[in-house]
Amino acid sequence: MGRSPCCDKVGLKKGPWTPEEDQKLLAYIEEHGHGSWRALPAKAGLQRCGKSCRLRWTNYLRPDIKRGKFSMQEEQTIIQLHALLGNRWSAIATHLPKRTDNEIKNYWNTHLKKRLDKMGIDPVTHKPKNDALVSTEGPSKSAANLSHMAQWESARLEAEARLVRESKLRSSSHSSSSLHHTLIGTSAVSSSSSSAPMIPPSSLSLDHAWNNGSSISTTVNATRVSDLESPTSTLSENNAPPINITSVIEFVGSSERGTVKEEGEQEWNKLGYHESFTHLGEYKDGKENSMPFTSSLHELTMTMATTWGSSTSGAHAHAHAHVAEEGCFTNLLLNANSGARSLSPQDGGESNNCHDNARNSGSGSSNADLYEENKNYWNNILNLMNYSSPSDSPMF
DNA sequence: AACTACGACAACCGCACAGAA
DNA sequence: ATTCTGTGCGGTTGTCGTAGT
Repeated sequence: MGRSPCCDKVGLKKGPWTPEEDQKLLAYIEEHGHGSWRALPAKAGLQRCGKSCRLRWTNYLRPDIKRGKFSMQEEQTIIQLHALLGNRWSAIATHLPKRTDNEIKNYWNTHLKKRLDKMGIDPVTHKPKNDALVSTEGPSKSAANLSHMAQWESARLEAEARLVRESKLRSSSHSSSSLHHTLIGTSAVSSSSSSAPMIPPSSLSLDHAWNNGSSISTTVNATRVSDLESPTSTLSENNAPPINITSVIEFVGSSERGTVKEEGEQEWNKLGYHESFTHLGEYKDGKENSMPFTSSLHELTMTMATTWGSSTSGAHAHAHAHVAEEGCFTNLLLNANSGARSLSPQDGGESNNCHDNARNSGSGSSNADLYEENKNYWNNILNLMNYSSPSDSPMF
């Protein structure tokens, strides 16, 4: 049908905004709110299209925007979330309060991407460029499974973002403090509008979660999920398992790498992102790696591949029940239903001892090591998504 | 001093989607 | 059911400042 332009382009100004224009826009929005963006320029006396005004406001003039250099924690957050979500800047931005998706995107393109590139890490796949150790199932499958996982997480993040927006609207007449609360309490569960009880901050780290699924399964129940109807319920659409992951996993915000160091590539290399590689003992100081080298992200992808693979092939509809029945999230993650890469003590055997699952994994100690590395890496990522305690978060 | 190349950031463009009419 | 509008989003381009020659 074709879409009419947002405004008549003739006679409208483009390009950089002048301070006068900014002032006009600010003054108008402060007094009237933005209302319809299309109508705003005329009312505010601006020779701009509504879309331009909206972008200027959301990316630059909004009072709750933090400008300036990105901290190392923020960089880590971006990189790790990018590993999970790809170029879903808005989703990433929901975990970086006061940063806009546009700013994050620009920062990625101009700084982080190049830096990873320099380090010999593919900024797209987050794997070392010369990583020859691809899975026996091939890179495409691992990528597909990572993608699937990312989709799931992305859906969650989008739901959270929606919540934040709704909360903003709701609280526009109240103090802005509630926004912060909602923003940090990103889980749908923690939404003040939800009748579901909030999961209390706890010492249950992913380590714990990984190793003690039984406690996790208790947070999943039909009542809670139904309480969450919107927006998180979108997760149950399409290929995503009908699990509210934010209800399933509790994260703790403590971080041993909380020490803020002077910015710089070398320091940066030693932390977070790099950490997950150095644990494997081969990647040092960001220099060209000389193999054997394996990305823990990649390995986890492979570990999860079987789980997600089975999930996506129909079993995912029952993933919820699966967790509850087996009472061990580790099983969900590590129990490879397809024999070749089974990590269970005995193939097909059910074990409630999740440590055993790792220790006795089919390939011997190397798998256990990888298991640990995977945990570390994903703890890093998942810590960033911690909603329970903003003050504990390394970046907030 | 003039010119060029490059990096950083702001802004634009076009598509997609949801919701209203 | 269809059309239209508003908005979100990701990719791309434009502009400006600065370092290098």
